[in-house]
Amino acid sequence: MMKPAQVVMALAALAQPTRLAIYRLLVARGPDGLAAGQVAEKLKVSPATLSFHFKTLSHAGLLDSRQDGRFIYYAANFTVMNGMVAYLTENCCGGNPDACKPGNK
Amino acid sequence: MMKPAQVVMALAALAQPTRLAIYRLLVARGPDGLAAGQVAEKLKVSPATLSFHFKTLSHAGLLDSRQDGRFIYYAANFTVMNGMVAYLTENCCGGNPDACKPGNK
DNA sequence: TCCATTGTTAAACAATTATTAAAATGTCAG
DNA sequence: CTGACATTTTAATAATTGTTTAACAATGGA
Repeated sequence: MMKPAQVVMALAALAQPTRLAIYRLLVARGPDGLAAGQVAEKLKVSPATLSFHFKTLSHAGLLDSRQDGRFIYYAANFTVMNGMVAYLTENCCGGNPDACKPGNK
Repeated sequence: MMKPAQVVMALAALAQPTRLAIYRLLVARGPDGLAAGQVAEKLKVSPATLSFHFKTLSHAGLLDSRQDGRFIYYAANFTVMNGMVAYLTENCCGGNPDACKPGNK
């Protein structure tokens, strides 16, 4: 189970347009990830800004990174996001989760 | 489908300890919700601070409210959170979502 | 109507955050 | 070793955010 502070950190990391776009791009990419420069090119973000955001996302546990030569590959780590969602819906509706599912007004 | 700005707003609304606690309390409570004062008492938050956070959460679409006499009841609205989660996992792993599910390192 | 209760709003301040530019680190090819 | 490339770090600035206090509505019982 995640601690509240971890969940807040993950939510805060995603609550910024550039970082949300970075994360989504890497979610779509899957486990192989993308090099920092490829992300910068796709999203038109300056290297320094991107590095700052990578650090925020990594520190929140949302990204993994590995070095390959001169490149650093970043990939989404789904564990934290799954934990975040679980935390939010925990004990939903006092144990009667029907009311929380998609498809009810 | 939610727009990125809506998702960012919802994430930002939840990315704060007090608001996360408010939201979780109301998620657990379910559709009936709780009066503002009951939330204040449970979470030991001053009325003004609570009102500020209610506004942020409501503006993000995460809470519904209804007035009943002198009381205002707030309840979690699950539509936005479900949309938020859907947005985050959309096109996960390039259409091979096995890698995103809970239970993989 | 009067008054206590419930909740919101406004103003002010401290603290945090995003971005840029510049300098620094690390890595490989020749 | 040297030079070019990929990314990070630092420092500085502008903008946003959370909390408090005090004052302000709105509701309903006596």
